[in-house]
Amino acid sequence: MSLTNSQEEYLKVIYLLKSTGNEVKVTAIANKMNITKASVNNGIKNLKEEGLIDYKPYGPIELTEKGNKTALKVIEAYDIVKLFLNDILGVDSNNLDKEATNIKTILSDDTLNKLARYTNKELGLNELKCYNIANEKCIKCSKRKQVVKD
Amino acid sequence: MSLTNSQEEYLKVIYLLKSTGNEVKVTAIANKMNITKASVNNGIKNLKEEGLIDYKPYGPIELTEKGNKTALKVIEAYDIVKLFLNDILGVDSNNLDKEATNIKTILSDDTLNKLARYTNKELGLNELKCYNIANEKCIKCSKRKQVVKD
DNA sequence: GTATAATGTTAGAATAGACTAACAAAATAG
DNA sequence: CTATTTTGTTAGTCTATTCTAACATTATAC
Repeated sequence: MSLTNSQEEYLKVIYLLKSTGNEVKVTAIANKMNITKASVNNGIKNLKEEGLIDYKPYGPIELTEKGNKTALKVIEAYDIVKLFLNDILGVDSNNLDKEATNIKTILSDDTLNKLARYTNKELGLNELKCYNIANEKCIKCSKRKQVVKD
Repeated sequence: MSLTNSQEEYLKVIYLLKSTGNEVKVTAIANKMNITKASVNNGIKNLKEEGLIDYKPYGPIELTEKGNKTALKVIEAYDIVKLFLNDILGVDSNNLDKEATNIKTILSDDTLNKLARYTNKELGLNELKCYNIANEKCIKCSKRKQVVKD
């Protein structure tokens, strides 16, 4: 049931590419993730088997409803961790993405929730999980996330 | 140069077993880590090649000076993350060890430092990285770490 | 509308880390 | 001191994920 970091990243990237309005193709995923097309081809096979994505050979890749929900959860988790690392700790931007990406996969739902509450409280945000969408704007107030400089 | 989570865990466990005063043997490591002796045998090979541990076939396993230093750094990193998860977030004890173990491997030295400073400040500790030793006592004041109950 | 370029797929290899099964060595019990 | 138990090792398998190289398909240029 639970996904590997690699699987989560495929979902995340597919969601993000889709949200630009274009068809999601193998090459675009490969470029975004800095891996080869062959790896993507292999990597997305099990996501299809799990019913998270759907595609025909040579065809565009689509998230299923289940895949879409899962992708949103992944992105939300990523954003919670990233918000903490960035806004609370002031983590260097060279490490930020990689660390948030890897940590989000590790955390249980419970810990993630505690981190979200804590971070929001510390930042004086009145909404839980405010910045949970790919575009870095708050889903409630549309305010763009403020980034702390080193 | 940088170690995998698995390698770090071997070092950590070897250090902890050693600190009980006994010789460190394959079976003890296997039991502690809940893996097979065969896996341990395989896993410690590269640590020897890296000059972190030393042993002869059928003999006890010793940390080299380099291995000892590295083990201490690993334990310190683990304790920093665990302290944050436990004392700041109040993470469930079922998740605590596993999450701290995995997160410590991911974090850069810089992020780890920021996390240590932040946690110590929040907890009103005047020392950086107070609980950095295997026995969960502060290296300066010998006070045992206080554990938050859920 | 065919040649070229771009894109997608397959096969096979590598790494890391675990496993089981079988065997070898050492320690212990009597 | 031999028999049994414990401990350690080896060989081979498995999974996940990446890679390269070769090939197949689709799209584009003219």
